[in-house]
Amino acid sequence: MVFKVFEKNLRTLIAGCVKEVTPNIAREDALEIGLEAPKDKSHGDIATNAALKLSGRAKKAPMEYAALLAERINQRLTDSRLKTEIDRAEAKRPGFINFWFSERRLFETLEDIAKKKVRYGSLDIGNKKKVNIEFVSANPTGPLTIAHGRQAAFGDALANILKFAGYGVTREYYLNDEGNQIDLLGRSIRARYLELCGLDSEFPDGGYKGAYIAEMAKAAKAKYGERFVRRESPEFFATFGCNWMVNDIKEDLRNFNVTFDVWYSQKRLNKSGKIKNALKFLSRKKLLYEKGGATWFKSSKFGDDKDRVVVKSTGEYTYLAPDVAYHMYKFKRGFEILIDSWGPDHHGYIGRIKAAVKAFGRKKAVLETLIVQLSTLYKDGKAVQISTRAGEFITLRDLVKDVGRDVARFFFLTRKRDSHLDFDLALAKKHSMDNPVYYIQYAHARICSMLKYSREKKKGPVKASLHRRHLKGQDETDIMKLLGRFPLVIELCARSLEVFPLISYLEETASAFHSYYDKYRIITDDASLTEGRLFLCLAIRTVLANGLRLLGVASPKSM
RNA sequence: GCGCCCGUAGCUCAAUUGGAUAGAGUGACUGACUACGAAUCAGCAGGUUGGCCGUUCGAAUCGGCCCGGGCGCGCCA
Repeated sequence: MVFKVFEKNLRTLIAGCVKEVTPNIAREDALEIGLEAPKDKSHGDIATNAALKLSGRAKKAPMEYAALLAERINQRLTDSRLKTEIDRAEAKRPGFINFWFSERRLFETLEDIAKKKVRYGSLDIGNKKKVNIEFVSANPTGPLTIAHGRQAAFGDALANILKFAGYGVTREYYLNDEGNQIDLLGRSIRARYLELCGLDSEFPDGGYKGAYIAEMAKAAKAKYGERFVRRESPEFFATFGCNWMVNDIKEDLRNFNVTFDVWYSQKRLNKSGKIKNALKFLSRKKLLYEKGGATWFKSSKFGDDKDRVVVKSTGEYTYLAPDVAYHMYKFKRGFEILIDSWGPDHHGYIGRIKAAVKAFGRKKAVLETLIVQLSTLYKDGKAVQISTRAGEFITLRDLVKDVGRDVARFFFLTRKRDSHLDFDLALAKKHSMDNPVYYIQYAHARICSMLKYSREKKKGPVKASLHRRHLKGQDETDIMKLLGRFPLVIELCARSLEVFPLISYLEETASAFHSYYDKYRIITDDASLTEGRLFLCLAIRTVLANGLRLLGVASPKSM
């Protein structure tokens, strides 16, 4: 990356100067210094804490050492290849050395954006490493709720970002299509089905009570009549219900602009013998033992609190068994990095699954378990209680119908994944015009609108070009620096596996545009001035569009 | 009891992962449409970062102990 090379050169330059000024400090140590973009504009465009870090070993006061270093850096800068990128260095209390970008470098950012367009901001830090990101993975026993909505919005956006950062990303949904919950689903539907046929039925203990169960029963009756009345047919209803729900979930996700590359069925995993094989593997490594009729996995040997049961005394697998197999085969499928995005109810589960992955003994295996917190829906100022089994929840479908896909997706991403999200429905609807997503989209639409206006006025294609003399003002310079930060924001998101930094960045960029637009008239009779300012605005539009695309939110030309 | 997350402006949240004077949105207040979209902009106000020690050039961030809140701790999934 351009920036990476720049950063490396800068480090080398600083390290060289450190060595010259203080020969007792090794080059390698001097390379370990920090580089960062200061918050305060008056502190330059990039800063290093080198003097602060090394002043102790230089046996000088931090500020004094910083001044000494800055002086040397300025001398060396003239014959460095960085001289076209950096104007000057300056020491500032308590001992930072600040650098100012050259004009030329800033204009290069604009040219870069114009050239790369939809690719601007993309990186190669992923080295095409294969990443598997598993998210949502809701049990097909009920419709997707708003909690799943947040999972979906987050996972999908993160996957977009990782791909943009150069990783080879596969989105995966683990389909829990067998086991107790699916059986219960089948029995719940069957009970409703029998009721429809005018027969007595006992609703299963803890069964699913939502209206969708009755709906499925009705559909089953419409399609198959009463032929399943006599036979004990839980399997039929389990399969019927599961297929129905999977289709339902897929449709909801499609409407939410989320698609998965792989739907991994637990039933298939089981049938293929992979669970058995995984257990055999652990057994061979002497990591399994019998106790009380059950089979235990020595997860405590790999950092878990205690050992875990993988096969119950009844002979059935616990949830952990297929999951161990599943993760093992994800690695076998060639993924180097696995990301599991889970709800907070899986918190206690992290230890055992990480233990399992360690037990595989793959050195390069990386498992990241991300907990995406719940969203509480507030309706009329009160939290809506959620219980899938009791049939009390707000579905993702209803939410999207209510506030729209873009607002819903964006809203879910406005908090860090760890933070609890309060989703006030009434407020989201009532103030939908004040929603930050509109703020960003509006900036994009405004730029599109300007282009249209200019096209109509000129009765011809719009020219936008880099007229440097018109883009030298402080406001333009600030915007260019902001746009130049976009790739770094992507990098930050990719490294921290967060989406949130991108949201704040886009808000900041939209704000910068709105401000600029209000302060200056873009389209005037001065042709070159107009072209220059349009060039800048187009660059802003590109960045906004790229950012919104990664979030899975539309960038409308008009609103 | 053990483990994890959290506590920042009236409210909801940030803070480039240890940086410089802790920032946005929202609410309140003041102002800006006969020119490119007012879904906007400009301004004003708001703080002992729950508390106390410690680590160091430097702490909202790291460590320890309290206070307060949330979640998880099954041969459930």
